[in-house]
Amino acid sequence: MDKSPLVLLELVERLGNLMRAEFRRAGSDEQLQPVHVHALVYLARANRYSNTPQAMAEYLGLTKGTMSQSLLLLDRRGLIERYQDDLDRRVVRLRLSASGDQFLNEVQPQNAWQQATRNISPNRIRNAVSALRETLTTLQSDNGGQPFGACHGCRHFERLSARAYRCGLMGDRLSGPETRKICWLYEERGTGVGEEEDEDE
Amino acid sequence: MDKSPLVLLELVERLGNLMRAEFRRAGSDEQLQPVHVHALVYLARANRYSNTPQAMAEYLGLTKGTMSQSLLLLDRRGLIERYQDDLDRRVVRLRLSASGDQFLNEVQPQNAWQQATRNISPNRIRNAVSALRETLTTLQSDNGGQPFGACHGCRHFERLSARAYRCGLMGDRLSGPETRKICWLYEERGTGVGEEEDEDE
DNA sequence: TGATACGGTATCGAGTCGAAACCATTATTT
DNA sequence: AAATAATGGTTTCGACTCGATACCGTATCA
Repeated sequence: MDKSPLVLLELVERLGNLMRAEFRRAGSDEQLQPVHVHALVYLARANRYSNTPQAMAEYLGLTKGTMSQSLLLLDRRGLIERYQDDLDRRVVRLRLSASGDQFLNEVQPQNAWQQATRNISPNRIRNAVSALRETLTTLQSDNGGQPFGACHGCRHFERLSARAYRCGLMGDRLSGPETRKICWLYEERGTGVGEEEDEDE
Repeated sequence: MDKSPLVLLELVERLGNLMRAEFRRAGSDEQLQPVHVHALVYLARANRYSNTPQAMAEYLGLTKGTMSQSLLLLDRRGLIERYQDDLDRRVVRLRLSASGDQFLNEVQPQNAWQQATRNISPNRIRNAVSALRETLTTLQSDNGGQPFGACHGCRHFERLSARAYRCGLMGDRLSGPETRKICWLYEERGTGVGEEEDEDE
C-alpha cells in the first residue's frame, strides 16, 4: 500500500493554504477577504455561461446564500457589475467593472505562484496538471459537482473554420478568446480509456 | 509564454476547495469547522517537535491568536489534550485524545481523496508530488515560512543502525514510526542542483 | 391555471480570523 | 544580580464568513 496519494493531498492542501494567505495579502489594501479576491479572479476567467452567482458558488464551494453576500459586497465596492439576463429574468449576470479589472492588474494575486513555479520545466508542470485534473474529475463525479474546464477542451467544442468556433451544447458562436475561458458546462471528451501515461523515471 | 502554471494553480485551488468542503462534511456531525478537522489530521501526523500551537498555526496559515481559539474549542470537545513541556514551561504540547483518534478513524476525512486518486498510477503521482513539492519549497522560502517535511527526508536525519535513527539538529534518538511523521524543523537535503527531472512524453 | 421547480436575496447565529494588548517564562544584556 | 528584551500562548475586539432557513419573483409543466 502506497502512501504517496496522501502526500499529494498534503501538498495540495498546504499550497492551497499558502495561496489563500497570499490572496488575503493581495486584498488587504482594499479590505477584501481571500474569497473575494478569488471570486474576482474567477470572474475574469469565466465565459458567458459561467458568470452567474450559481456557477461561482459551485466553483468556490459555497452555498448560494453565502455567495449572494459576497457579491453584494463586491458590488458595493464597485468591483463588479450585475445585469439581468434577458432570456431568463431570474438569472443575474456578472462582470468585472473597470476598477475590478484594474485591481487584478495591480495586485497580481497569482504572481507569487508564477514566481514559485519559474524553475519547474513546462513538461513536469504538464504532467502534474494531468494527474491533478484526473483527480479533480473523479472527485467531482463522486460528489455530483460540475467539472469546470476550459471551453476549447470540451466535448461540445466545435471548430467551424480556421477562426470560427461554436458550442455544440448551447449552439452559440464563440470568439477565439472566449474558447480559452472557463465553462461550467464543460464535459470531458470521451476518448475512451487510457489517455496519456507519464514515463517511468 | 506558457500558461500551464496558472492552470496548475487553478487545479490546486479547486482541489483545495473541494477537500475543504469534504472536511466540512466530515466534521458536521461533531459540529467542527474544516479547519478543526484539518488540525486534527495534522496533529495525528506531527512529530515531537511539531505538536505545538505555534507549529500548527504556521502549518495551517493562521495567526497564533486564531490558533489558540481553535485549540480551545477542540479541548472543550475533548478531542485533544494539552500538557506542558517540562524543559520550557512557556510551550504547550498537544496530542490527540482517545476520542480524537477515534473521530479520525470513523470519519476518514481523506477517504474521498484516496478514492479519487485510485486510478492514477503511482508513478504519475510521484511526478506530481515532486513538482508540487518544489513549488512549495520555493513559495515558502520566498515568504520566509517553515518547510514542514517528513523527518526521514530531512538533512538532519541520521541512521545509526538498521533500526535506530537520530535527529542531528536536536540530538534525540527517534523511533522508526516517528521518522515518518511531519517535522517543522525539516530542511531540504543539500544535494546541489538539478535533482530529478521527469521524462519528456 | 394551478403546482412545482428554480435563481437569487434576506436574515440569523455560530464561529473564523487578524490585530493588538497582555501574561508568564526564558534569554540576553549590562 | 537586576534590568531588558524576546518568545510562546491567551484574551479581547470587531469585521466578516458561512450554512440554514425562509422568502420572492420568474419559468416550466401539468
